[in-house]
Amino acid sequence: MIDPKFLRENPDAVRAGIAKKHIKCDLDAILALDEKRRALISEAESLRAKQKAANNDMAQLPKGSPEFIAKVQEMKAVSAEVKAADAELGAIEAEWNESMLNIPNLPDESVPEGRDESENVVVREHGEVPADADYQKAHYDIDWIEQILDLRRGAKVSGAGFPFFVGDGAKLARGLINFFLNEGSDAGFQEIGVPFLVNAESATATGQLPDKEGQMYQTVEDGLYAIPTAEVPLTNFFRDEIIDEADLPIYRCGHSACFRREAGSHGKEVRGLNRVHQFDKVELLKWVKPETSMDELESLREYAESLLVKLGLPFRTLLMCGGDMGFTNCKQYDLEVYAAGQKRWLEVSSCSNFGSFQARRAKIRYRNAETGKPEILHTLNGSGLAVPRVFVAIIENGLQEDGRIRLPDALVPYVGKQFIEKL
RNA sequence: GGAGAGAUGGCAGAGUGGUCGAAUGCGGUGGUCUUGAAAACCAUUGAGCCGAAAGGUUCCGGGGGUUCGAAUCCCUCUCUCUCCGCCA
Repeated sequence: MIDPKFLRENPDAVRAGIAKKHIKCDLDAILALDEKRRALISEAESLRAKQKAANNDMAQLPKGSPEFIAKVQEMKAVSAEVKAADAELGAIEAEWNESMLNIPNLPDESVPEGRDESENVVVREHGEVPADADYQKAHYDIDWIEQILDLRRGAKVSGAGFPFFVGDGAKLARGLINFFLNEGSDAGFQEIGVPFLVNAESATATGQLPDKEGQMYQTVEDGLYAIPTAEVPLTNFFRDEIIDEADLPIYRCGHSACFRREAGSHGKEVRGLNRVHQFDKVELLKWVKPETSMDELESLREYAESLLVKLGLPFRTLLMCGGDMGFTNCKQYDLEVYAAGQKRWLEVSSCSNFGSFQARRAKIRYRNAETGKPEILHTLNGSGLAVPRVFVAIIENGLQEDGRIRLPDALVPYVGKQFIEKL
């Protein structure tokens, strides 16, 4: 949620920010609602002040006295007015609140203009894109792929997009999770095990609701949401809390399965492991002081990049343009790894600064040591990294002329071998 | 799943219809004293919203109700604890 005061005082700046993101949003209606809301608050509060004053007087009157009885009669009318005012205010406030939740975060000045992905800016390229060769194959075209990755049976058991990892494939997937978690810990991100189901409050705080309603799986009996990313439980860890300034910044990481309905996604870009309904990911989280968040975003991006460097995978980093970035962030980098078989770039990490947007929704504050007052902090997160597409890149880039798949050296201790080959 | 108990400020813990945002203790902060520290003593110490400010108002797990008035009474939900059952 953006700062309501900022909106009130700088509606044009907000309008410009929303336009940069190419999102439609009726600000005038929200501003009118806000004005009405504030007028109603004053009205309701002065009525209540009257009631309270009368209440104090009555406390001193003898219970059955004529003055007391007269006062009760008089206050009955005020009581009715207070109830009416509260009801009206409650309705307006709910409407205003819902509208506020539908205003996206505003992009930072440094975010490039642009409508869609074609206007993202490549800010870094690393590693050699492998030269074309006859033996290169998309992972789903390798004839023995079912030995390590069984999509067919996944579809039977759960549905399309729920892969089975088998044998060395399972070891590689788990090896990646362990590699990412260990690297995260070494880099100062405290490891956290997270719940995979969350309640609506949590999903709202991080911005999945109401924006992405329908993209999450939901349980029937309890109305819980299957998390689309560990970002949700990790960020909500400190919901409604005030953190000591001395404890900032806080760095954490956590692995989870991520569940995404991907309603509306079809076509060849979703083949194989490219886009699935359930996948593993290690997520990185930062809680920081506002003035440091842009620097923290750069170091977060550099850390995520360092994982791909260690895995020896060619990648590029994109600074997302206004129109292609998420609803909740003010600046976002995407890391894309090159998959030699499909000859295309696959997004394996998204590193975002949310500014105060999530923290305001989640009421995560820190106590300013100088003023002693609570202030909204800033949150950031980034994938470090998503497993399946890294898995794809390792398979496709590691596939050799002899048909064996050479694993990155960094993973050999995790998988226990250098090559995966047809049995 | 069944039975019972409970949920109050950073923590502990009073308050069971009316000047209660809430006693008291601990903790925190500032001060006095001291060469310094400790102890003792004094003061201070929750959050949100509206307001330029003065000030006002809300919040005693969440929601609803009764009442002129609710931390206090009623309903409901959630969570915690104890016991029983079941179970990875």
